[in-house]
Amino acid sequence: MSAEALQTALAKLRDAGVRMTPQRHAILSYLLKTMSHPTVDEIYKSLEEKFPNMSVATIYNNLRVFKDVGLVRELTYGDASSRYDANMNEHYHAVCTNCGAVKDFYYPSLAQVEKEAAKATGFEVSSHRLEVYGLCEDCRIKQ
Amino acid sequence: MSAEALQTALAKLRDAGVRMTPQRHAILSYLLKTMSHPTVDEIYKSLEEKFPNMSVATIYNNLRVFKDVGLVRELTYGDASSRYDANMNEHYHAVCTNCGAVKDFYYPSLAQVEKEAAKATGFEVSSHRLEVYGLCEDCRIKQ
DNA sequence: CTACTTGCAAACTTTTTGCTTGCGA
DNA sequence: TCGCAAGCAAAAAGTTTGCAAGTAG
Repeated sequence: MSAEALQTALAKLRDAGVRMTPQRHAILSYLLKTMSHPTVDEIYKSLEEKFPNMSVATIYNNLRVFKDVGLVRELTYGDASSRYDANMNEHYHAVCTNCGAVKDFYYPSLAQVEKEAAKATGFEVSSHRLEVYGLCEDCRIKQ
Repeated sequence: MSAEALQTALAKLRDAGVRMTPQRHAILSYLLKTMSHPTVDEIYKSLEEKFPNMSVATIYNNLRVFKDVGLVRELTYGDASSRYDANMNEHYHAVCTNCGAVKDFYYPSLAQVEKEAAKATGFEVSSHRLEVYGLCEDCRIKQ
């Protein structure tokens, strides 16, 4: 499944006229492979063995490219750095308030919320974000 | 209502053993008065007439105090600075993707989501956050 | 009185930018 | 070849910290 997802993603980039490079390929495939919604720093550390000279700017640049093409979503949390999620199916996140881990979960779509919110606020609503916060299994055990 | 809310808040701070200062009072009452979920910079600009020497550090310090005592909530969004919300009733936010404005809306509690998420992820869930994104009325007209 | 607050500036973190060199198509 | 991409370092932007001086209780 991951292999197919990579092919689809590569096709999407090609169609958008985005040039492929080893670094770009590595970042993308790492994102698709992991389920951990890594930060820029985690990506950087994971790939520095293969690309000792790669700079963080390259990672940021590529993440923006992926975001523009619609291959990844940026998750932002107050204190910490952004995390990047290459799972583009509609889903939600459970965020650990202790260690920052992010885990996906699925739930029936909340389209009705968007409608209600639009009515209540006068906004033209186009998307929504739902997250639950708490302790992940690891942190629960350790505490 | 705002006046009572201020009294309640002051009492809460007193009970927590927090000393009152003119700056602290001004920041708190500004937060309770406004509905606009201001950023630190907005608070700073609003109060610089009354407190020409007040530094942003003072605002950050006080916001942390208020947060610790449970008087305000910090809202964080990727690109921009944090916003601070002194409405502690359970409610949700509509965020303008163009100008960053944040408007409250109410919706039946999503307690069920927390349960489902806990079951699906193994997290011990303690809270959730729901936001809708789109264009606010002003930005809709201008575009 | 004295511990908590303020004000100020410097430090820190994360992300962006400018510019030169390199490389994919 | 030609322009996009990478690497690097410096700059932004937001937030935090350390310390001296002031003040609430």
